[in-house]
Amino acid sequence: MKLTIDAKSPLPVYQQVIQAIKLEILSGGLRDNDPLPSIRDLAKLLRINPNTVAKAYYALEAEGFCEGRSGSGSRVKVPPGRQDGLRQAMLEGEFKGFLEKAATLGFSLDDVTHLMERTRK
Amino acid sequence: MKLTIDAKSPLPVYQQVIQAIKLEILSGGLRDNDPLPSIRDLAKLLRINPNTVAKAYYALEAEGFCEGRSGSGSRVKVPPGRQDGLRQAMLEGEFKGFLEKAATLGFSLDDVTHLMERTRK
DNA sequence: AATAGTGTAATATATTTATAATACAATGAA
DNA sequence: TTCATTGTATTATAAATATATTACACTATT
Repeated sequence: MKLTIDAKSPLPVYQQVIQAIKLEILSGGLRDNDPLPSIRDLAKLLRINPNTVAKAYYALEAEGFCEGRSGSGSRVKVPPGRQDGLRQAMLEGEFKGFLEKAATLGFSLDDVTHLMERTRK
Repeated sequence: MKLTIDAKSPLPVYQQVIQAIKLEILSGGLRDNDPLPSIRDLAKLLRINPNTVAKAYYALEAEGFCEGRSGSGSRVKVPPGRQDGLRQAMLEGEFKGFLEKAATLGFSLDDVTHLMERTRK
């Protein structure tokens, strides 16, 4: 499971953890009922405080993406049928956001297309 | 000058102000020596505290994007020759970020291309 | 000169974010 | 049962973020 924390990011650390795990779930890298790393393990891995990880897990749980049990651990909770729809929606949302930013910068859809073509070479 | 604040965004308000003004400068909507809105005016417009706007302006000044004078106001400070290069770099940076996220989600460059083609119709 | 508006600065308060250090009940395996 | 690990919870402290309020020197205009 790929996950890195950017201390210089304007995004709060626990938000970065939330986003990274969400991405991993939507990508299918983490499936329904898969175990998440323990709070203490992930904190040690990322070199951040366990409380910060717990806060992220708590938020993910509030959104229905996982569930934690005291003696056991935390497990991914996603209706398997929904995963791919969420994945597609996430892609389109990110793409829309990018296009809006490009438009704000004064770039046309053609400009973006050309950038894409250049990238493919 | 288009500028809105999303209170629900995980990004701090003053960071949102910084990003929005940077975008406006790089797009060419704000050119070298153009006046920025006064701190109090922008605060009233965005319904946030003047101190928060001042913090954003201070950060922009530290990055060399503007300059403030006491009795006068704040003005954009960008070497005119650099603007378009920065604009292009911003576009490519955003695109790269989007592609990375798409890759993490398990989408190929072909998938993104198809999404683009679908968008153009 | 007077005045309104400017950036800048300082103080105070509250909330959010992050860390540190414990504690405890629940779980699962030895 | 014993024991290590788990999520959860609490308390404390610090830093960052945001607001509120006030003050001051500077600028441009009247």
